[in-house]
Amino acid sequence: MARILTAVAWPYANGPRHIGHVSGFGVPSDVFSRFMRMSGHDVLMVSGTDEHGTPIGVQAEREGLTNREAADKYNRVIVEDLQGLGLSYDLFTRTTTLNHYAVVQDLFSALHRNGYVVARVQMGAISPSTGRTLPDRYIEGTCPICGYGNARGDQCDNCGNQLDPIDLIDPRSKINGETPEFVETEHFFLDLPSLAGSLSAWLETRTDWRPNVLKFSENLIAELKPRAITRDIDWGVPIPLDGWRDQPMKKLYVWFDAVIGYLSAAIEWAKRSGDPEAWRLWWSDPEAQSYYFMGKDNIVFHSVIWPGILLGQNGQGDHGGVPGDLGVLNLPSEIVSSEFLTMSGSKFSTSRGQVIYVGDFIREFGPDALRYFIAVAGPENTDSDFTWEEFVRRTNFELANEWGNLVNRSISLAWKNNGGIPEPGELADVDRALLATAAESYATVGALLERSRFKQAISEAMRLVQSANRYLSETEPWKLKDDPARRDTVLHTALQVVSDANTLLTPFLPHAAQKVFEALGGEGVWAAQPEIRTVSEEGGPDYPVLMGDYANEQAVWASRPIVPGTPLVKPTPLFTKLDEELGRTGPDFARLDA
RNA sequence: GGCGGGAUAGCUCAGGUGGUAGAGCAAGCGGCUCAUAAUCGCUGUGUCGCGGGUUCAAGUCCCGCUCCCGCUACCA
Repeated sequence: MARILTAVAWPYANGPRHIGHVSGFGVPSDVFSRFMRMSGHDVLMVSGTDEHGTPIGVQAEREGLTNREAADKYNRVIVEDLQGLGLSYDLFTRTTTLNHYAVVQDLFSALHRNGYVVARVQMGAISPSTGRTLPDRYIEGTCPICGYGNARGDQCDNCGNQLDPIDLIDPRSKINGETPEFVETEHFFLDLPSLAGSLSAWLETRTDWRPNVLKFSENLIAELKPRAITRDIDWGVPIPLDGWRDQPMKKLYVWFDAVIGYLSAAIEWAKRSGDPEAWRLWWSDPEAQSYYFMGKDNIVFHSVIWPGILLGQNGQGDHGGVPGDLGVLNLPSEIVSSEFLTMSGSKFSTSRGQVIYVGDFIREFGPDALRYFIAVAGPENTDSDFTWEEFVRRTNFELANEWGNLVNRSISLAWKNNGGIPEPGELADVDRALLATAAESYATVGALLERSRFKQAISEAMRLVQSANRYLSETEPWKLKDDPARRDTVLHTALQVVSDANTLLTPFLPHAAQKVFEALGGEGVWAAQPEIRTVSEEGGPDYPVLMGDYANEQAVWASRPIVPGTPLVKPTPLFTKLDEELGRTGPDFARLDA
């Protein structure tokens, strides 16, 4: 048994999340965690909503809300979406908790004490009316190179050159149109160059990482520069230093606080679990493994910057130092990054309405159809495309026909002939062969899941489903009226393999797996689901979190012998088939341009 | 510009450490009828982006080129 931290990227709470988001961090991390739990490992899966920063404020203003109200609103929407998808977080929290603030300040203080945080004056754009930092991407103006009128502050979309916003002609704020002011402002910087040496040395030990992640990270380290970790903004974690703490317009930069969430969420989980020190089992024990799941745009934060922060707080960079109050903390073991999901060939775009929200999707089609699609056709190694036509095909032909119908036909036969799970007689070669295939699948599929090869893993599991369908065609139990002993053996074998296939599919399709488990006469929780619980902190408001009692689920990554005599009832279809018209038109909430 | 990824049957894609190209879908034929008109079997097709090179042998390694995509850090 091993301890495994599943650290899942934190969705940003400035709106509902679309299926591209959950295809990157959500479904893969859950499949992985469920598999690891079933294999007997001690998994801690944490995440939360990322709620600070300028875009929250922009969204809040658009809706006439305060920052806090906007964060509350989208935190809840996202919590409900992820719960609906069945993502089995041990804790899904948020960055606006007192606990998170305390942990972030703790790490900042340790970095500061050890000399990895330095103050510097820089030239930055601020909004004159609010005094807030105006990020480059919220500034537009005329490109000084090509004269294009709508160049962004960081890059000109017309000539492609990278720009400095201060060079723009007639710069203006995209938020409210005012002219940004460029002022000297003092900020803290994370001294990444002084951590580059230890980062390099550490990366050299990551030999099993995907070459592209490793290469990408090594290249970044070669040209690391100090990176700002504070901003002129009133919405964020206060800087825990005298002279800074009380400045209303100085806060820690959102990326810095968000990435610390993996740690703060583990600590919050420990408090809520009743043993406040329990988080150390995943963070302080060098034997514990940590797997970080994210989209490819986030690799740099997890392979370089977050490890840099940890090394600095551990006192393991060029400046040395001593570990912070939390002690020496583990660096990431694995980075599991996904590529991007596109929608009918284009990028998802909220502003152009080219988007499919998770909530809409699962209300209409249920969680497992989406989970299946993402697992089997998601952007695992390369960008992949979502089309309604492909979704309908996968759902109808693969989920409903191959798997759902296998369950249905097997249980139907046994129910009609025996009213329950039949007693097997002597096995024939064909029976043994199928059972052997099923038995071998645990190792095959498991090895793939351990390496986060989800596509291949679910394809292998579905191969067993196909074998079972073939087996029924070959043995034709419906023709064995005159040989009930043989028929019972065949049906028993078929049901056993249905049970095995269901176990193999449980990490991918936990909701359907629970139904199949029950249809085979099982009682109680097979695959546990996350619950929304309302919690609070001393001195703080109530907020919703996702938690779950996963230790009590019965699902185990091993063949579970079915029990002859267990009564069965007439089965109902496992998956509803979709109207093929849907493939051409899309659903009402995401019509293909009609 | 820099870095990275992709380019394989009509379509969607697999093809760690080199050895005469695979799967699913779509199409055709046949079997079966237990099951959500479900299922099972059989039948094709490929200059593996282009041009060189290494090798007995390259989709698989090296060099160059073309096209597509992503990242490029003060975005979250």
